[in-house]
Amino acid sequence: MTIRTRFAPSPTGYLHVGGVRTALFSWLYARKHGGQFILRIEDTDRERSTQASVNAILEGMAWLGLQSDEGPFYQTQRFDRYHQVIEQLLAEGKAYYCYCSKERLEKLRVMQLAAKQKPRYDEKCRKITTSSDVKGVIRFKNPKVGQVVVKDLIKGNVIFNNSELDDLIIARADGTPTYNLTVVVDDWDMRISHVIRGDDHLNNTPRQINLLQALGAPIPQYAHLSMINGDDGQRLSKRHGAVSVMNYKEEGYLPDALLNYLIRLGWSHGDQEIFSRQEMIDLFDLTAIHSSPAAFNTDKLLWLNQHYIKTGKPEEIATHLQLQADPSGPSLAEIVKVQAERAKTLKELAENSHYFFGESVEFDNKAVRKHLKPAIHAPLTELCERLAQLSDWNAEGIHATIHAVAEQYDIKLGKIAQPLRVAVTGGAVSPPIDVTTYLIGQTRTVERLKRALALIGEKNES
RNA sequence: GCUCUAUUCGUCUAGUGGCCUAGGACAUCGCCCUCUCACGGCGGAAACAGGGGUUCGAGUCCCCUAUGGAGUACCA
Repeated sequence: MTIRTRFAPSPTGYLHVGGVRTALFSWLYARKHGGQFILRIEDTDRERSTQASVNAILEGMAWLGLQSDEGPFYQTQRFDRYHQVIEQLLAEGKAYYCYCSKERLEKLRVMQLAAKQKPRYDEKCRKITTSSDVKGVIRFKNPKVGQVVVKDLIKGNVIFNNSELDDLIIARADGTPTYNLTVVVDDWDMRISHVIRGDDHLNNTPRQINLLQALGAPIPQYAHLSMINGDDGQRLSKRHGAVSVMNYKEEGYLPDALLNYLIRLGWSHGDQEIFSRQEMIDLFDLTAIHSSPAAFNTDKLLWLNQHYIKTGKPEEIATHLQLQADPSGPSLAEIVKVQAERAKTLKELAENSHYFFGESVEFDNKAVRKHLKPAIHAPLTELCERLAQLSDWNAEGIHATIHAVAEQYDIKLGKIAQPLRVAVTGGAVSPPIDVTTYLIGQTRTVERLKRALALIGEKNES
């Protein structure tokens, strides 16, 4: 049997991390077994579906590199097929028109709730012989007795009594089909072998199985993933920061880091934390998935992100960097190389690297006050002159020069390195000073040193 | 309310009846390295939700309670 999985989001909002995780697991399962991964947009709710959301989903999937083998399919383009199935159900007496008003249904619901019962349709219209020219919804005749066993690959056997289920609506009064009908038809038509989705759908599964059986369609395998909660254990929402995957891109996360983080949420392979894409594909297994919900922890994501920034090819990482390079300055790859270990995100890396470019630096007052004191004026002047005359501009030469000046004035390395750092970067933090100075370049270094010296001079006079 | 589902350090998890004095990772704390910030190295603190069973033996199996999550729509 060929493995066919699908990711079927409804375009009513952005693609969020929970959705990405189900997409990842489905994608992985198909890849691992040499099967197909299908993308299907469930847009039957025309009121709430938007093109912007469709774009966000497509964009997110592309950014993460979760390519589909088939699709995207749009349910709104398959209405003819759904109507055909609904007609068949009607003709076979497996579905019926219902003319109950929303008011009556609401009243019924309130009464049942008051009687501490589960709200459900009372089948009033089930026996009425109908004519399709009166406007009404169409309901599926759910079996009244027996039980449905959902053989879930993650949760195990989950048993539902048919007496708990009611006759669900498969077509609205305006004739459009509803979710439970469309998924069933699509999963059948698209020959989906494994339905991997969030466990918010677990309760729908027995209804879908009944529908599938009424249609004589095969029952796919099911795997329901637990939900992802926020840091506080509560349901993930806007409160928890980034909700859309594209926010993660903007915040400077690498796709591989996000995916690696997500795969370890509810799934594990012993104590292994780092997984390359190929390892994910090779080692992934539905049976190793945890059935309990997990809390999203940004700190760990940050750690993984830095890991990927540090270990990735600098040239590759540089392509994700949003920083304006200057032809007269170092390459972005060189900057990634020296900054990787002091940045958890690409955004942070870029923000801390402006001093490698441009004509002037922005001085951090606190750093200036602490390190650019009158006493350092003489050594720094000496250093400036020597650096200006350095014929071979490289880190080693710069390093030796700084040491020589420190020795000459009998001061500790830090006493000269920090003032130099503030002079060339504007602040007290940067990669090793020799490397930093090297990358900034001789001309700029000397210019900036002169300006810093002038600054000390002014302070001296005032 | 009802139905379904879950519960190991703060967080993600290992664990499938004796290997558990419960392991790893993130975060946290201390020390080392050091020109800054980091990275890195070493070390510490930190958990089987509670109660009953079953068993020679339970984190692991069963039941109850508590707590969390999901569903209960002419949403998906």
